[in-house]
Amino acid sequence: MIITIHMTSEVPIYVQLRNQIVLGIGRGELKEGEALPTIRQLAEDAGINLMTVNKAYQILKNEGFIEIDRRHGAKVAPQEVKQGEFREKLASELELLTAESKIKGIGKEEFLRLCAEFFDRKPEADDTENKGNGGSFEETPERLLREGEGELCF
Amino acid sequence: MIITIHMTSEVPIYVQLRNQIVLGIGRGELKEGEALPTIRQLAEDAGINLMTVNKAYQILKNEGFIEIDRRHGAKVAPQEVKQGEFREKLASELELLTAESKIKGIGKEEFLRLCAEFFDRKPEADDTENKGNGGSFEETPERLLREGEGELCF
Amino acid sequence: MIITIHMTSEVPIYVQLRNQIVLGIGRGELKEGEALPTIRQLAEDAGINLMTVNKAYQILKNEGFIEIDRRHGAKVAPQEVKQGEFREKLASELELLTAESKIKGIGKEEFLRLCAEFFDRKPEADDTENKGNGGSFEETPERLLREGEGELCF
Amino acid sequence: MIITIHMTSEVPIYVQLRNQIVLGIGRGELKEGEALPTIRQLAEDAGINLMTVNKAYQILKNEGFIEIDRRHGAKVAPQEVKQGEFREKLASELELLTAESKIKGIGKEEFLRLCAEFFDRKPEADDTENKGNGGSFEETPERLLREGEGELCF
DNA sequence: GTGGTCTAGACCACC
DNA sequence: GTGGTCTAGACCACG
Repeated sequence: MIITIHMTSEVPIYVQLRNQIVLGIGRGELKEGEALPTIRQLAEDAGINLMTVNKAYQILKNEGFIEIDRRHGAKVAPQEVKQGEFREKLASELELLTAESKIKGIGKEEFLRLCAEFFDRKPEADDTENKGNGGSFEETPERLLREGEGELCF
Repeated sequence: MIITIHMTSEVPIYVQLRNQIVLGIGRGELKEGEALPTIRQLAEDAGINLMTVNKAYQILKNEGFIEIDRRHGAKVAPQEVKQGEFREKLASELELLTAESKIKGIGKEEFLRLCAEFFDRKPEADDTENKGNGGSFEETPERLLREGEGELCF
Repeated sequence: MIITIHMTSEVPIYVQLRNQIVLGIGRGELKEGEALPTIRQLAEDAGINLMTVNKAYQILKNEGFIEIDRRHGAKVAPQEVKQGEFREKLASELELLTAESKIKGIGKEEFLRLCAEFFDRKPEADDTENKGNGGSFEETPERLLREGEGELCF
Repeated sequence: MIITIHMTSEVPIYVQLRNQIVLGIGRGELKEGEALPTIRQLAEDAGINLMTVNKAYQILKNEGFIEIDRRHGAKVAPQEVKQGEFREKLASELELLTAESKIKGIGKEEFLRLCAEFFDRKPEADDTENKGNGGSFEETPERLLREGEGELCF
């Protein structure tokens, strides 16, 4: 999957990292049990601080998205249904988004259609890149590190 | 309407303020053209600094939610349809929320139902509170109702 | 001519007033020697404070755009060439505007074309309104005061 | 580049700051990607408050002139062509300036010539000042040069 | 009276 | 180290 970091964004790097990994899991690019890069690896490739990556991973772990094993590194957690605190967060964020949308003139239908689109979006089968290996991180030795502002492939 | 400020929250006070006012407008509690408290008023009532309130108001102004009149303070802006940058923000936030929901086992139907609920939520005719006066802000001299950690009524 | 005041604008009302009158003179809608409304009249019609109008008029007088006679009120000044401080102001403002334009990718040609357009803009002969009288203010008793946000005709 | 702050001017300090930096970029003294002083640095050197500098930087960021990186401070933004709202502002300001010029007896030719001069003004190769070092900001340890009322070099 | 600006100093989040 | 946030109090511009 591809991770893009905007160094000048006002959203903290560790949050960007966390969000992009969540998106990757949600899109199915990162599958259950699949290994993530090591903290050290990711930090080096993305040119960001080790502590920053660590923070993102810790958050992902606390949120139940990944599991961290000292021996085998981090991997995508099995999708147990720990919806605990998430529902509250989801509700409050949706409340705000719907309020803003109503004020800005975006109707219920359009809003729902937009949501549905995101839900129906299939993980575009990226066979071109991951063809042959199971998508496991360790088995793709050459990782592309694009230049510019921190775009990173793994 | 009621504004609740959590002093210990990690989300900045001016963001909380901004969000609550947006929610108030979205719910219809604050109607188009209705006057908001002056920044001094709100700052004093909420027990927060003038600059903090000012920042929230400036953001709301820049986002097109309110207008600030040098003579009479702030009022809810007419709902022009400046959806410009909002759509991008909406899409990116929805993409993240749907991804998280999918992982957490919240299905499309439930998600859409939740959204629909927020959209259909009628501005509960708040006659209980403002019964008797026209709901005008100026006519309710004692609208301060602080409790605990910054709950505030106006 | 038409004067539009935006009460919620961040530019002070007296500056808006001053600018619009300057524009009117520049466009030829207000001709040399033509009378302006009395301060009291204008303040009442526009629904703004008398002091505000007075301030605008004083500035226009100091800048040499109008003359104020206690007996006959204000009228457009003869266009003597008191370019004194104006050239400095013009230069500094143009310096800033050209800098911003260069950065924003607006080229010299386009910039000059824009300036030329404003210079060539003819005072659209508004015979429909001023037909018959010399454009003098006192002779047009019925002044149109449009509603809304302070649009005003004289 | 040199920044001059007039403490007694009626134009707010943060606006002066913003304008001077825009001028610096426009003149080519501040090049794309070049680092600006940190807000603390600039505040201390100029003898003004941190919040004031911060406000100027935030405005420059919102206008797309600079980017702020949490790690390395502010730098001149790549010149994307976000001309969006700028064209409106430019038109209205030019309309006013041309009107004033016409009244003051400054003709179209002179006005255009003035504009052209500003556009053609080359970034005078400032070797005299930075001779020896690469012009890098970090390499000039003592760049403070305050005089009189806030003239400042960096 | 309103909002706008500025100060001096503090604490925190991020990296 | 950086920028982001907040405070308490002051002064000014505007209307």
